[in-house]
Amino acid sequence: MHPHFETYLQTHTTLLPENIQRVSSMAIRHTLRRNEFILSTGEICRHKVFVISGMLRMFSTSADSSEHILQFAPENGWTLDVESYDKQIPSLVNISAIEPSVILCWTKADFTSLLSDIPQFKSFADQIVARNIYYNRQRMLTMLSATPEERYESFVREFPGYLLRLPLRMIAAYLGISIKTLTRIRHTQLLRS
Amino acid sequence: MHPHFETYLQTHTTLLPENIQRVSSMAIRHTLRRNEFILSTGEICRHKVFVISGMLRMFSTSADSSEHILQFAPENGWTLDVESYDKQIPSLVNISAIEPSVILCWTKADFTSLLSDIPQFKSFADQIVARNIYYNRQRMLTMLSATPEERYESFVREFPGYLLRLPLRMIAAYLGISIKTLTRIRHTQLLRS
DNA sequence: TGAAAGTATGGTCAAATGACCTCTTTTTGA
DNA sequence: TCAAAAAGAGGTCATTTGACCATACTTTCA
Repeated sequence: MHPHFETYLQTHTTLLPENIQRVSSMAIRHTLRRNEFILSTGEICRHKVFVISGMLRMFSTSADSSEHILQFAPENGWTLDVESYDKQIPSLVNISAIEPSVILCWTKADFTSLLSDIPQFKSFADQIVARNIYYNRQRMLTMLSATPEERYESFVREFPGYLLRLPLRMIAAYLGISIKTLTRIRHTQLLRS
Repeated sequence: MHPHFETYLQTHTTLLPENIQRVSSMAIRHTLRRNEFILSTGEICRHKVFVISGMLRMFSTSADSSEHILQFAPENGWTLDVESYDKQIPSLVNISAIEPSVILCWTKADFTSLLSDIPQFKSFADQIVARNIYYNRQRMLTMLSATPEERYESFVREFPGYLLRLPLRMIAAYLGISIKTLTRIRHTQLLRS
């Protein structure tokens, strides 16, 4: 049904082929243009989303129209506003495509039944949630303790490929610094090397 | 066994009395002095911890010996280094008592068996995890988008009682600002009022 | 109870940061 | 393909922030 996703499940889980088929068969495929939104502030998040190709971002916009990025979701990543999805309340964030992307969507009803019917799939989902918790705690610690330059360096170390894919202003919006500061950091690093 | 905790479970869950007893009976009670550690960097986190009274904090210490606070755990709160606990690997953080405190501890083996034997307890635990995820996402958004003054104000709004219980330097260590900046903010707010 | 540790505040100064601006280059999409 | 939009870089300046210091006050605990 969705061969890329089925391969992903084969390599990342020990699900039986029939269960892989079942999960895959309930997904709806969408193609997104650059800058296309799949969730806007005020809407309710109704799907779990898997990224087959491309890149999405979750972000919020301040009163002064500056953007703040909570998450990048590249190929083989998952994304959703979990609070809006869980409680079915209006979302405070946006999710949109940075690159032309292909995604799979499951409705909450479908995904919930998959989780309860397939315990191994549930535990795989729990693993992904756990990884997110670990990652976000580390990110918070970095925000608390590291300088903008250290944050940038750790970002580059952690996501080497993103540097070529993302506009710098989005990296700045993820690190919580101004584009000016990021430019300065990169400038001084160039001089040093 | 631990009446305060049993009351907590009665009011926050729909567990049967026999299950409340079972959960409670597996807890080990500890009394902590001010500044006493229950987890230090490099140790493995072996317990889930419920705070009966007092206040704990989870924090890390930088090379320059400055502290950065990830979480406050007041009475009726839970705390542990979830990554160290899940994987049984050395922790990167410390957990210690800010005030003289009384806590309950469950070993991982005991807690795991409670979760798998009592589905309602598992779903209660999931709720607490979910609340933490929501809260931490909001905190990250605040770190990205708000000024130190706005962060302080939202902290006071969110945890009005903490202002009287916590030294200001810990509030600064939680907000990611210097104590000097926090003092300045408070000073200008005094002048305004 | 009294010495020691911890805490809050404020002065001063240097450094870091962001806002606003322009200019050039690159990318996008009709 | 080409006009329009977006992106990156950098200059300037005002503001914010932190480091370091000293002082006064409070809390702790032996």
